[in-house]
Amino acid sequence: MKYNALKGVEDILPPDIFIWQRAEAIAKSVFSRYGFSEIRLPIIESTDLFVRSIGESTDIVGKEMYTFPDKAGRSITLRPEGTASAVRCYVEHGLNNLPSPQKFFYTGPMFRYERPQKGRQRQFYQMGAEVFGSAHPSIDAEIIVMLNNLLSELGLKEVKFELNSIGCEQCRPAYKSSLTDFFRSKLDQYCPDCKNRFITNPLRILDCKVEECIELRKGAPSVTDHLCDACRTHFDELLLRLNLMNTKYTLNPNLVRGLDYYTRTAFEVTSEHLGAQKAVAGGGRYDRLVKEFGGPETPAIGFAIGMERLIALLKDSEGAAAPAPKVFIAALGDEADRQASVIAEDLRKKGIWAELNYSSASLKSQMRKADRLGAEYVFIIGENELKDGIVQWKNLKTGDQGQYDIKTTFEVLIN
RNA sequence: GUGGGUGUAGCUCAAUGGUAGAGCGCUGGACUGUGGCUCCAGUUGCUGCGGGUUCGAUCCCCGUCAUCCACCCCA
Repeated sequence: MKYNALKGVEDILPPDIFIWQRAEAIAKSVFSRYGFSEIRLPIIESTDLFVRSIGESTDIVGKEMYTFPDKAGRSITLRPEGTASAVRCYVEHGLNNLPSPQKFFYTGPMFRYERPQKGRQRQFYQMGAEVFGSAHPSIDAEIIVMLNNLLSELGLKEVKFELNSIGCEQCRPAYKSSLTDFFRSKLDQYCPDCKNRFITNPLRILDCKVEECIELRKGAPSVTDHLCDACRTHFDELLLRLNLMNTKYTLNPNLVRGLDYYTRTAFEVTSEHLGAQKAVAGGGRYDRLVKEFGGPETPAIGFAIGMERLIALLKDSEGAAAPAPKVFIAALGDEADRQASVIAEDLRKKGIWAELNYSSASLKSQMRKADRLGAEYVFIIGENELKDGIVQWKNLKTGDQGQYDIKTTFEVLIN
């Protein structure tokens, strides 16, 4: 019986895994500089947690969740995103009692039951960051600047940082109704999807890709013109700070985020090199969610990076060099082979990556293997060397060759 | 859930209505103990699966599954 990985899930193996590891290491280093601590969150949660936070009307909740009953009949869901769990964790452990703001990051797989396509799979990895307990625009600015720095430290170029404010519970209802008034007059001329959006989430009509809809919605009221004073001030202060820190962004009044919990600041990082799913990271403020989850009134903001999409971009900008052994030990004959194991062990204890052939073979084929592994040095041990208590060494990059006392083999490697 | 493309060797892909080939890779050799370059030899297939048309299907038809891309939606 031959098994395949399930639809939309994939194995990550060398050489790609080296790009992942590098990206994760850089991200962790950046996060820690900004005072973010890692948290590890469960992959399963109560279904209700996601329904309440993400929103009943969203596609994620409506048709994309991996939901199943556990053995006691509780409804369990494989997390489709990380924020809901982070908020649950914050409230459950009373983290509001620690000095505000609290900053966290997390990484791990998310699950959405969707048709796979380029940049979209059913199990995908996100690296997310969340800040709880500050409504101040300086936090918005900081998290955006951090994301920017992270992406540029990773070596990402040609990404676009789009920014918008979608208002709060004060100003959004009024905006929404002036928007629906605008759409209603010509609703019959919009595409079927947009007619649907009119019911479920009229804001989404603003980023429909159909030509006719783009034409029809010209002159539609813009969120940024309908912000209440508090939201306006918040947004202006954010922009001011981004300018002060030389962070580039593009204002996009049509940027709406799909999840119900977002308020005020919304942003998205996109790339033209990704296919149709071009968002590599997205985030925003969610000032109501903590309270909704039974915590104290706690403003919050966060973002998530889609790791597969990020890696795809890193892959075409630069090939990560696969790590290679420092030394390959070629042995000729049984006794030499035993000695090779001993020497390899000795080197490894000193922190040096040493490889062996693990079976008798001609020197030629052992040399070839060393070369293909990318080893820097080959040590050669045959009967002559054993007799004289030495090893032959050869640097495969330079071709230099020499011999060393068998007891001090590592010395050649230290320089 | 909807639409389109593609399924042949480990990988990338050819081929013809008469039961398959190249390049890469891998193994070995050209030097009885020295890699890379070159040359030589060897190596792998139920041509996704099931059915139909046909004397005969890898090729044509139907179904199915897988995969890719796009829509929807999202990271």
